[in-house]
Amino acid sequence: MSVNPDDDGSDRAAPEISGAEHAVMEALWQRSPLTAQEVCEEVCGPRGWSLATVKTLLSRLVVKQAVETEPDGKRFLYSPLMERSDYVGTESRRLVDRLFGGRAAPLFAHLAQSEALTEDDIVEIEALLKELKS
Amino acid sequence: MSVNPDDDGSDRAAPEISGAEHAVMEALWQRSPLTAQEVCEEVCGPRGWSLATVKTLLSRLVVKQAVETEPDGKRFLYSPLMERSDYVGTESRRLVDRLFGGRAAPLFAHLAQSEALTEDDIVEIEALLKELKS
DNA sequence: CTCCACCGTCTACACACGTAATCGACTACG
DNA sequence: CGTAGTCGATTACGTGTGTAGACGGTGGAG
Repeated sequence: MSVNPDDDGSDRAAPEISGAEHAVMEALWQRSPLTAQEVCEEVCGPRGWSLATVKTLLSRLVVKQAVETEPDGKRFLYSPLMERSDYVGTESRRLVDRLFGGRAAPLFAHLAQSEALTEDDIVEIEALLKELKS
Repeated sequence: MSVNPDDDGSDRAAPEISGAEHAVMEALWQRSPLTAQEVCEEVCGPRGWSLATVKTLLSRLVVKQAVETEPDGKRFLYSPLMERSDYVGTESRRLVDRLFGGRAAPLFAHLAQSEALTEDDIVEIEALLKELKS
């Protein structure tokens, strides 16, 4: 890893992924590598995009070093470079920081109050809590 | 309430508040009504903004109907029109939907794994859980 | 060998955002 | 009564984003 001498060592703080780009990332996180065509098959329908749009988003993501390309004959295969868990992590943290002063409990309280918690959620969380305490 | 005949009745799905605008909203949620000057005193320092910037943000928020103005002599007093809890709610929901398929448990699991949960958080959440089950 | 289909790249363009200077009105001080 | 300061409104401008068409190369069908 880190074979690339261009890498300036600054641990480039997770490139910012925009909303539309995120949809593309999700497709790649689900299955990869994919061609632009295949990504489009995943996301163009739901979002009403054209293939051209997906191509643009993919290039932007390549520039941001969020996905990498691998030549396959005359076309490219795209794979995520960023881990989904990293993305999810920074996004969650950002929200908790901005809205709940960095504390997770108020977020939880809010979800509870707004009835965003299902029975299953509660059971699952209880299990997690038990595990945390061990 | 709802004195305004311009109101078309469509329950305008919570105006989108941008990052910079959010900082202004926080100031107003903390204390209101405030003059532009006062808002600036709250946020200009930390964010390195000029008064002009705050004024722009306030106008935009007024247009978005996220804050309202009340004349006070020659200037305006600004107050939030949107409830903070509503904002927090939609933002949280948006995140949970986008990143965790709408389920709160995975979010919680993620926070737990990434050590974003303090001892206090855990205790608090346990208490909340107990309350939920009653 | 030619030509078409398809690929990635380049270019485009409107709108949102962050950030701020400038302007016209008004008030308060001198 | 004029002038300086202050206020909101208007205008500005670079960048990011959503969305997509146009362009140039090339491999495969005929």
